[in-house]
Amino acid sequence: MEIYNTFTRSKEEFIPREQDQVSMYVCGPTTYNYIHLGNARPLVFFDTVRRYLLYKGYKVNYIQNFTDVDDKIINRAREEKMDPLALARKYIEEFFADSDALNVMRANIHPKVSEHINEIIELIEYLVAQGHAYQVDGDVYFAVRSFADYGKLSGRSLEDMQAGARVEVDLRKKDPMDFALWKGAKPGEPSWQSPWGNGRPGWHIECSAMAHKYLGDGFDIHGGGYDLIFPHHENEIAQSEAAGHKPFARYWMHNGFITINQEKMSKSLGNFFLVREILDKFPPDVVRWYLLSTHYRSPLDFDDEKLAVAGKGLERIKTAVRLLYEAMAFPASDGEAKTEAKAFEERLSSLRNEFEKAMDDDFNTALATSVFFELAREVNIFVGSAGRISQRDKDSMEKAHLLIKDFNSVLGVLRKIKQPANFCWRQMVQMTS
RNA sequence: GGCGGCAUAGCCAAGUGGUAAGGCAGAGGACUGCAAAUCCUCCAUUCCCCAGUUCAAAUCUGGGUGCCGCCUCCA
Repeated sequence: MEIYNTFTRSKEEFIPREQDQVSMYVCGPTTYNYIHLGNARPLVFFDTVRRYLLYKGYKVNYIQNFTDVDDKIINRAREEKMDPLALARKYIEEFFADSDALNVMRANIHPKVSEHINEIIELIEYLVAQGHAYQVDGDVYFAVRSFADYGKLSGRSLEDMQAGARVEVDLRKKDPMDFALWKGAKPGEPSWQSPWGNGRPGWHIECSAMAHKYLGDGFDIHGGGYDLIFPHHENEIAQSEAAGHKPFARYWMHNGFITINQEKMSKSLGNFFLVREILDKFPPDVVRWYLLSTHYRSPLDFDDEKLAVAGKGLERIKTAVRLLYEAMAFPASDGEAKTEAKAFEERLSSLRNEFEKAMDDDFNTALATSVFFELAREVNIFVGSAGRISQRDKDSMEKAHLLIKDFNSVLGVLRKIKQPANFCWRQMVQMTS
């Protein structure tokens, strides 16, 4: 199995840290609003990665955090006259409502910043002690110059970044690129006691602290959107590796963006669609199928028509499954197997190979979905071919059924495959004639 | 200014050296009381343009053009 590693910018053979177990950390949302489609892509994609690893027989330890302490939460809470942590809790629940709808498995652990303040403080203290961080007033900054490898993930040097720096320079910092590990409390903000006075963690430090706590050093896969490569993941590496947790993560995976008219969907551009708005118009399995219909590193353009097309495609799969169920529900007759049975079964196993080959190649879900279409066609042909259905034919159908279930255990698009409730009389006649 | 990505049929989209998957739409046919569904056939001599490497390139190299992203919170 090969994974494209952002760190080396190439596909690499995937060799987990432990033979039978894979450790994954996927950056979760800052919970100050309902999630939008752009948030849903990594959710669904990395869920599919996890499902495929499970399919391959690995145990997967999957961690996804919630950033529940953050400027945006504080601002939003102020607007709504709510307690920031209560607001964050509310949107965590709403997050689960959406992700459950999209058939995303819950992480093994969903750590929250607010519940890991001690771990964060310990990590910062260590960085300060090692000379990688320094205190200014009530704040603590990471000294990027103290970490020689700074920029190694995003492929840029500190010098490159100086040139285009658009940030206003905080003169208290030793280097303009130094970033906050700890922010001194301002009135009315949630804060915790620390060696540097009351305050709260900066954005990046949480992932370093929580990933280390739950997965240890050198865990297997760290995932998130492309826009997290810099500065978020770059900073995570700096913090963790400067603290001796080296390497921090081994495979870095980043998904491409959802676009609207070819432009990035983002909160700052205001061109985003909430998952629940979309779910008002389209079934969740269609949204999931649509998200998986393009390779995860490519941009994926969104509009209603594209979802409608995805819906038609998924319908084709579902029809095949329904026809298979109907045939399997039909009483077996005595006699020989269909002459096609053997070829059908051979075809099934080659389709399984194709599916695995696609997924083994950096999780090529687009190719995998096309294999699902081919499976649908084979099923339709076999089920529709003339002749009685013998017990032997039913065995073949059971094999197809198993393959469908396996594909679906990875793609997660057939939440509930309809049983043959509205059994079609004509097909029954046709199949017996 | 620095760094990176993408460009494949009407649309979506796989495909990193061996002669263009799959889906949607469209055309014809089979089946069907009609329809739906399903099946069969057709639908890119060609992969943005130019040059080069090679027996062979959508795939590699160089040069263009166009679009997008990161460098600031963002999945």
